[in-house]
Amino acid sequence: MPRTSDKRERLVDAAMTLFHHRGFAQTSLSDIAAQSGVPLGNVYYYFKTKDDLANAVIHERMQHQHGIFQLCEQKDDPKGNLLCFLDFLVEHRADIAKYGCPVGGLCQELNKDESQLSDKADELLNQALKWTTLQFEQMQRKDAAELAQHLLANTHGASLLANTFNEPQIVKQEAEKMKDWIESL
Amino acid sequence: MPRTSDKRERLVDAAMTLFHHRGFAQTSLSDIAAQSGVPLGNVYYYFKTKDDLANAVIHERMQHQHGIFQLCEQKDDPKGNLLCFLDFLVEHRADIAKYGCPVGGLCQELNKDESQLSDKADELLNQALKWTTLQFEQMQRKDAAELAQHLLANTHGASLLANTFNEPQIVKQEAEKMKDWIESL
DNA sequence: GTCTATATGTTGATAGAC
DNA sequence: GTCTATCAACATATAGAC
Repeated sequence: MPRTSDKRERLVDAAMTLFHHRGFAQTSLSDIAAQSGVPLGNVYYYFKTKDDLANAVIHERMQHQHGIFQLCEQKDDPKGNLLCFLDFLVEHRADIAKYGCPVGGLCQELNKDESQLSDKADELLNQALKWTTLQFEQMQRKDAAELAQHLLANTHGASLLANTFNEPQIVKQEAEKMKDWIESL
Repeated sequence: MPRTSDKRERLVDAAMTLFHHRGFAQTSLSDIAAQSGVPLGNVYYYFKTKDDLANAVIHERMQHQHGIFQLCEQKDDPKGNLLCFLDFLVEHRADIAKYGCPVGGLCQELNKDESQLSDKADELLNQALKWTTLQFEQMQRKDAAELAQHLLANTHGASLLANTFNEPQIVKQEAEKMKDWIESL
């Protein structure tokens, strides 16, 4: 038997995708086991409960989102960083229209949960809010927190509309609006 | 036995509240039966399936939302109507922060559903989009649809942030921003 | 029309052989 | 570490007495 196995990674990857596409509550451990090629009973060797697996998914999404923000920081120009983030959303508009924003979706659903998962998911949106606020602060804006809140409100609302009406261009149109807004600051 | 009964109405009311607070998938027919004081087995006399009940809830939300928009039309001034709608959101900011936007929540969740419920829920957001577009059209704006989309994106995103961080003032702050924006048009 | 009892399926989770 | 078999709880939905 191998000392290391990629089963845990495969489980988290499958869960991340399925939670995004179908939602947390609507995804069974059986679905995740099948998608990742791990027998159902073996899932519990890696995760004691479904919530445990969800925590791992949220952690992985944190890492993933952190990587996205790092990619947007290459220029050390805060205004350019924000525009780069909006471009990233536009690039992924097809996915957003089809399945919604993975971060917004998790927060929306887990906010209704009474477990500790709710707070963990909140950290995802908080990470985004902090990064966005930092960019505005580096633009010498005293109202950085307010501006960041406005930007995130718009992008997440745009994702909901795009997903609901299945129209990717809504993400693009709203992103363009926010890019003009940022340029005008 | 009474020819008419309020059981059906009580079931829809209870389902509407529970779907909002806990979500559709996380609410069982047993929960709804208990909350409305109707025995579980009797639910199926009024609704053949859970999806049937969900359809009734969506229809009721359509009526409810229609009533809200009518209340905002009292002045026959389109700009005032839009400001009135934003004031309505601010008034309900505590509920939005606690349970999220009932319309946005339903759309978000049912968008991931493969049944016909998804399309029905979309009509809710579409009703809001149409009304908002009409107001901008009456303001002689050629880009009415675009402006309406921007307004709804912002309010729904603000609801998500307020719900996630449990901060009602986010709804208020963003609504004020959009009121200023509308005044400036 | 109303309600109790129950069928039927799926879920998260466990036991224990290998 | 891995996997099969299975449990117990809960879900939607039905049967049938009243």
